[in-house]
Amino acid sequence: MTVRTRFAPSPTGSLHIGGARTAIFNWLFARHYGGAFVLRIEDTDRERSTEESIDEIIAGMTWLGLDWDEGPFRQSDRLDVYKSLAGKLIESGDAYRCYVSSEELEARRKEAQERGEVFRYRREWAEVNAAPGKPYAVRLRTPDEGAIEVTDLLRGVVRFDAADIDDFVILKTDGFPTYNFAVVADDSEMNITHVIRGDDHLTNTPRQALIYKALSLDMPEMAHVSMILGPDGKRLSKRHGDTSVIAYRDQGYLPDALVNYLTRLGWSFGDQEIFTREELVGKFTLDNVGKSAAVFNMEKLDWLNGWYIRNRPAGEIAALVLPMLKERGINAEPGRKLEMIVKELGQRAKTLLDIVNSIGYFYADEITFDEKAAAKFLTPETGEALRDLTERLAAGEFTGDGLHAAFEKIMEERGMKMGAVAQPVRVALTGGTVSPGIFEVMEILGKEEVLKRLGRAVAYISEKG
RNA sequence: GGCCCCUUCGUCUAGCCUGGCCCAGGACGUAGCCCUCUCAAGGCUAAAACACGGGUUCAAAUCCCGUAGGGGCUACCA
Repeated sequence: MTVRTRFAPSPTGSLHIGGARTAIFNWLFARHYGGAFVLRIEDTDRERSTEESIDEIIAGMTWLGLDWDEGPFRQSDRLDVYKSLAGKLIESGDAYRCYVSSEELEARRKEAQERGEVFRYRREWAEVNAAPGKPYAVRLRTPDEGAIEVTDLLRGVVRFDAADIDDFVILKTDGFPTYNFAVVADDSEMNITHVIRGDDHLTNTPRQALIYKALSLDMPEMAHVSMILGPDGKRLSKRHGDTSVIAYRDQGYLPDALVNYLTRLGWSFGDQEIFTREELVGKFTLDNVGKSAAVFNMEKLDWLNGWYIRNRPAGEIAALVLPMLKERGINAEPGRKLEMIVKELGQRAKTLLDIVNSIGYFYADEITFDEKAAAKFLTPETGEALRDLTERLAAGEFTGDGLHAAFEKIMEERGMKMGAVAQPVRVALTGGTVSPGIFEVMEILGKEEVLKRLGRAVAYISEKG
């Protein structure tokens, strides 16, 4: 039997970090075994599901490069399936109509709580107020005693007491299925062989096992992966900042870096930290998935993302940076100059945004000097060296060797050290004290621009002095 | 409250199943040094963990029991 996995998000928000990791695990598992990966939208909560969320989830999946073989299916398109399945269960006596309204239940629940008792749904209430035409929910008739055993691929056999499980609702009053029911109906109909999902679903599994049994269906293999936590040890959520995958894209993270990072959160392969997509597919199995929760660590993601930026062809990074520059009104063009810049700035960046934010002086018509930098390095003494350099550069070849030779000459004649020459030049060319290597900067800027900027700095010094 | 899951450096983890090779390895971060025209990158070094308590055993991070802590579920949310 070929492997079939699925990712089944509910469209109540965009694709977030936790969901993405679940999607990645399912995708990797399917790809590793040459199986199929299905995308299914679980939009049975009419209150909270939105079209916008569906679009955002798909955008997130696409950006991460998690392609699906079937779907996206939508549960709201399949209501008749659930309805007829529920009808079958009513007929067989495995389920029954319940006329107790949710308001009524809520009141009883509250009452029980106030008395300090545990609330339990009573089967006898079902028929109370029953009347033809009155709305009803459908509940599964669950066993009152006995054990329900569930086998989890990561945790082994987990036992639950049937007495702890109420006759839960499978079909809501509005005709929509509940999560537990829809999941079973769909996973079985879509021939899902392996369900890989969050830990939070583990205690739902016995309920689903009951539904499988009532429907005489086999349960797929189950694997419950632990959750991702925020720095405070609580389940990762919006409280910890923007956790949507799209936000990471906009902040300049590379999809491969995010996928690499998220996969390593809960999965490992010896001491290896960096994996290509192909390696991930080749090496990913459930054997190496851990079972304890993991804290999302931004610093490590930053490091990984920086690594990816540094090790990707400059052309590729440039293509990603270009639209971000346009957005900010920086008039860059694709080509050698941009690639050289990206190669240098990428060396120092953790995100693409870092590159964008530090690229300004390469494209500015007129740079502004950082006050402190100018005060320290654009002085009458350095002014002479700058003027000297300007002349030499104007006269000589503007090549790597030529540039070095000009610097050497000045250092020699004036008894200056490299740093003493380079820093003023750096301020003159970039406006600040931090930049890529000075020769690289000059090469990127080009002879004309370098001479222009040096001239401006010299003029600035004499004006000031 | 009840039930379920989890517990190795601050964080991600290797090792645990198949006890000895582990006075616990790697990575991020942190600190120091090296390299160096600044900042990075890179190299080297350092500090840093088997939650706790009992057992079993010649020997336990590894097996067993208990405790504590954390997380989850307990909805006509998923």
